[in-house]
Amino acid sequence: MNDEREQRILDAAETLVLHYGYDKTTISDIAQVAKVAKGTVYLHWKSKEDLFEALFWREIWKYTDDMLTRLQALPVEEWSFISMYEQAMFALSGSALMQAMMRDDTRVLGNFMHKRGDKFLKMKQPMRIELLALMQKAGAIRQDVDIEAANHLISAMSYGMLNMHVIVQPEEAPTLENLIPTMSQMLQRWLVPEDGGNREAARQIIMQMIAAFKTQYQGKEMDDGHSNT
Amino acid sequence: MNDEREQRILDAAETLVLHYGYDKTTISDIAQVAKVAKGTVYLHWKSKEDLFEALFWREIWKYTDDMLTRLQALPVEEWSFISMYEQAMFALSGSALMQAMMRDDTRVLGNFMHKRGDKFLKMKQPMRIELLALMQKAGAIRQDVDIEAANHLISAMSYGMLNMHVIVQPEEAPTLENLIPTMSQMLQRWLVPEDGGNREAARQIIMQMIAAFKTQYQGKEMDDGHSNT
DNA sequence: TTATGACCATATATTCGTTTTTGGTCATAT
DNA sequence: ATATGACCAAAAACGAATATATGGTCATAA
Repeated sequence: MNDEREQRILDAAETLVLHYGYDKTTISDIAQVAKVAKGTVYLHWKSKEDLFEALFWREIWKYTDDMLTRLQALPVEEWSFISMYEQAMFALSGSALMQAMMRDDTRVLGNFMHKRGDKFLKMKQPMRIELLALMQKAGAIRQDVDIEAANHLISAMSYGMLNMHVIVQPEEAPTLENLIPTMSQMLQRWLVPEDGGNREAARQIIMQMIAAFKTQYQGKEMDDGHSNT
Repeated sequence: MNDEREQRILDAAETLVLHYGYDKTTISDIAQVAKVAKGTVYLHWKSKEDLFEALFWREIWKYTDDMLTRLQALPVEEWSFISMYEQAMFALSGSALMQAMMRDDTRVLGNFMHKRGDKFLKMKQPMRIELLALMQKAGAIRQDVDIEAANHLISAMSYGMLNMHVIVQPEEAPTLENLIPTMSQMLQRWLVPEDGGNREAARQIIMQMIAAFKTQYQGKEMDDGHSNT
């Protein structure tokens, strides 16, 4: 099967869904932008939903890959919950589609959420709270921080950062990327002990997390997004 | 004019609008709950919109009064940007209607926002950024904090806190009130210099702000919410 | 063998006439 | 003098008929 064409069709779908939303993006539109016949699209996926599910999974892997790449580009000595979260936000700031997914943007996602939305709910599962608890136990995060509430506050802030265009006038809304440095400063001051805490432990936790994820990653790469071939 | 009856009608309107939203709340419903005839409602206000505008202004004054009362119940030595913001959140946590307004809850506000929404936009105007700048200049807030970005992050977090039922499963969503202590801790660690900064200056700024607001408050109390009499 | 696009069934949108509801009015009862 | 609720015009909702658009199919061209 022609992988280049498949990516081209997915690229076209991405462009269109960001502009028109899922409900208003037709297979016909996608075929036109991708310069293939409409029937050709069905050589790759059995249905419109399958196509978009593939698109969203593709984006999730790209985002995750980007995040890991960014993190691993840092010196190991700089690894911490803060730097990890920071790099995740930088990766997120580079993907409009991922942002739309993260904020459940009904304008973009439309009816897809009703049909296949449950498949993506897990993405937002609070693995973070387990990570925070591990970090606190290991001494990388202050002992006097209520981990559950902190997790909620971080979620609240992320959600707000993803919706700045709603919170302030759209013309005045800061980009996600512009807020990241101050966000990192805030997390650092708030969560990290004054002496820096147990950085070595933090690094070990992150390393294990990355290793575990890579194991999972290798097993999953071939399964999602290809309904027929 | 019968003030007790007016308040009773406003109470009825508040109960109904929180449950059914502006669009589905009829004057007939309100009259029934308030135990008056429908025509009686028009003795107080010329139109449905006027009634709801009065209701929203009433709520704003109640919220503001509550916030000031809470703040002034603190020892003056405890006054700071943090404590002020904290008390504002406590006041907010006690008002479902105020929360709906702050998060532009379309389920509650419906068409009212199209008709009179611009009147309430000013409420959310960033007086906070001026206050933060004043506090930083006076030494009550760290010098290395980007005030503009900080303002946006605080807005983002507030917005997220007001929308926790969207961010996590509604059954698991924490109440606004439960998040306040951790939020205060975060703000304290992030913004306040380690030696506490210039607390006296912070107090003076807040005192002036309260005095200025009380002056304005006295002048406005009789004007808003009474379209006829 | 594979890409194509006309075709089809169904979903969605539009139109129109009818019915119901609602905000607001005011003659009347109290 | 004031509260009431029947009434009215207009808005909103409803349902049926009609028109259009879309996802998916497959005979055919390449």
